[in-house]
Amino acid sequence: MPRTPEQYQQIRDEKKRLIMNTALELFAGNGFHRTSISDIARHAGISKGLLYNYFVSKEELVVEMMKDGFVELIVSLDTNRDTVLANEEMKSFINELLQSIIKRSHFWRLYFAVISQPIVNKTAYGEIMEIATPLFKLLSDYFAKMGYENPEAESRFFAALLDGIICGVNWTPQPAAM
Amino acid sequence: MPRTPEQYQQIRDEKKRLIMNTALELFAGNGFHRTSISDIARHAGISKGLLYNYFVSKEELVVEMMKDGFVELIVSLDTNRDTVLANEEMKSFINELLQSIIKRSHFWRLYFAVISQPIVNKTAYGEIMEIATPLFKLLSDYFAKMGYENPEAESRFFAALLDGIICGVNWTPQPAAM
Amino acid sequence: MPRTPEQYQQIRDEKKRLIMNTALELFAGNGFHRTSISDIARHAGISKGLLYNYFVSKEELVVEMMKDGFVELIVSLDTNRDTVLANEEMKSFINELLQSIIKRSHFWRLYFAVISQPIVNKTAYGEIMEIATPLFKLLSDYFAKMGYENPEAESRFFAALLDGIICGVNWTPQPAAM
Amino acid sequence: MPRTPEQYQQIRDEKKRLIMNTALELFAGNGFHRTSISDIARHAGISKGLLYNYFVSKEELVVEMMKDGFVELIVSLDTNRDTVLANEEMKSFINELLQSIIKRSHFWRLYFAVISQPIVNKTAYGEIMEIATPLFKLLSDYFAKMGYENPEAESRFFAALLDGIICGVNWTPQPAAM
DNA sequence: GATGAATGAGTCTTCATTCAT
DNA sequence: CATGAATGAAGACTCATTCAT
Repeated sequence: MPRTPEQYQQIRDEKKRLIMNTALELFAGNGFHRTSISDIARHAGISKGLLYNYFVSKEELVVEMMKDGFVELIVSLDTNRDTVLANEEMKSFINELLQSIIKRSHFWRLYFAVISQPIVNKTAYGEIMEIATPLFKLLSDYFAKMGYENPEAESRFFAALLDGIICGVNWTPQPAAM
Repeated sequence: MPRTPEQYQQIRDEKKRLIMNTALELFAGNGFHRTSISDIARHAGISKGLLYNYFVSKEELVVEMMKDGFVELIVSLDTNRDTVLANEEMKSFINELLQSIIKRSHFWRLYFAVISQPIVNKTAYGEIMEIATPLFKLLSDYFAKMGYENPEAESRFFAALLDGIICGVNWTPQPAAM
Repeated sequence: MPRTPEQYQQIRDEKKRLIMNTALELFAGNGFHRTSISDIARHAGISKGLLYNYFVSKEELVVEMMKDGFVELIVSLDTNRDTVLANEEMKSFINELLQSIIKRSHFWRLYFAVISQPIVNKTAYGEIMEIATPLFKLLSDYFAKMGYENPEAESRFFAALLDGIICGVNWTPQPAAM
Repeated sequence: MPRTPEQYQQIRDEKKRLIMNTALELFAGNGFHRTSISDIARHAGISKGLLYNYFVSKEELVVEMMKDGFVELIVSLDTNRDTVLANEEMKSFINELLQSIIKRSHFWRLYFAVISQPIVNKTAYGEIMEIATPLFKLLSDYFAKMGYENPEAESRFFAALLDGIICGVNWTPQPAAM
């Protein structure tokens, strides 16, 4: 009498989340290339093989993590799902984004690693961008709607600010991992 | 007729520069971990062995590159070497910094890779920071001198801006390397 | 109403046959080593665990398949079970053999894989040969009985022919599997 | 003072041959899939890494081996390089082929493994066939030229014979490797 | 009987680094 | 100074097999 499909699904879901959380922490802390699959497995308390039962490759793992993170963010952002930011919503949008940046710093560190250095291949990169781009496009659209003379530049300026907030801390020296 | 010691030194210097330039290009384009010593040697038209004649390790190579880049920047920045930025100098400082960011984008990409993800070990990281920190401290000091209420926050804001300018382009999707 | 023991046995037999047929197709098509237990289970529509309920190992599976195939062949060949081929029987023997080669090409492909490349261990190989050898010995004996000067060579010549017929198609290029 | 290019080339040639010979013996004896790169390196007395200095993959290794073997055979066969077999040449052709089969049995065993079971991918298979096919086409052409009613069938018959000679020995049981 | 999550030994492959020449 | 053959440790990934349910 095997487990029911629901039981199996639950096991899978929990284990998948465990792996992703563990990987996120290690990737953010030690860097993608310096974190081996063995490291992740060890920290998650599972075997190497099992990880490949959930993710076909190290690359796919990071892609899943990115997708997952952005989906979660989008859910918390776009309140009325019309993919256009009302003036009113802009406040909560920015607030939410900053909250996310603060609370989910591991995720954002990894995100910047992914887009700064080619750690995944073109296809994987494309998959991630497919999720990330629409999000950031909301910003451009907002500035455009606001009637700024140069919405493109304006949104870049804003992005630069946010961007700088996230990785700007880097300008000041801090202890390196290892 | 054998070469003079000066000639030898010049040859060494040129070769060293060749290696560093080649490495910089490859690191920036393909990422530190995806660029092998063999790649660098091949692109530089030299043998792997010779590279180790100039740099004791891959890590030391990147440290040297960082040091070198910052020294060059500092020379072009701090005109009167008093390590304090006069109000007048601030303009040229920022201008110079932006010029550098534009013209030496490879260098800055690598710099951000180094400080975002732990690609070098603690000691190497420290060596780099020993050079980089004083530079960025100039900014804090300037804002402090300007009498801003919160110089620390102000300089962070400024750094965030610059930082965002450099890597901010990342927010918008772009073709990945490979 | 619980099933009778006979019904259970029948279910077992049918499932066993299903597995063997599936495995045969995959082994012949993709090669023994490139066919995983998972592949077989998936194609047969059962779980990996169940497969091990019927066969103790991948190796034993292939041995069973071979035994099974030869037993079936023998049944159709040696009409009067005297293990000696009458002149009359020789015709039908060869005919039957050729028919088998044509109709059960998967089986023969696997057989040749097994004897050409050591894909199973010594013991398993021995078990297979215990079944296969007597069959081919019938041929030698026949030629001996026929009074050929060199029955050994003669039967080898005959075997070479049959052998060549089976795998001879290989000489001409054909699309590789995958 | 490094070695001259000629010296390096000689080292490479000898080492490459050593690896190929070692690999041929092991592949023929233990099968392609049961022979690991480590096995080959150990038997050749070199490190695993060095093997990859000469062959980009296990697959490419076997492709090279096949190409090499056929080129060697072709050289010894087609005396006047007109790619057509005169009646006179046919004798020496067959003789040479049989000699090769006898003397280079390892090579032929591997060849049959390659064409019987999909051990290399489609591209690699194609590369091998590009070399092998013209050779066997000589036979078909010869039978066609001889005016046989059914040259295609005739050459197949001949091929079957040769084929059977090579792997026909398999019909009689023999000790398996391991 | 039946399931599929879990294991871990084994495989191919990469690459920084060394060293004889 | 210069070369590139050689090493070996480490990493990603596979898969036959086990076992709790």
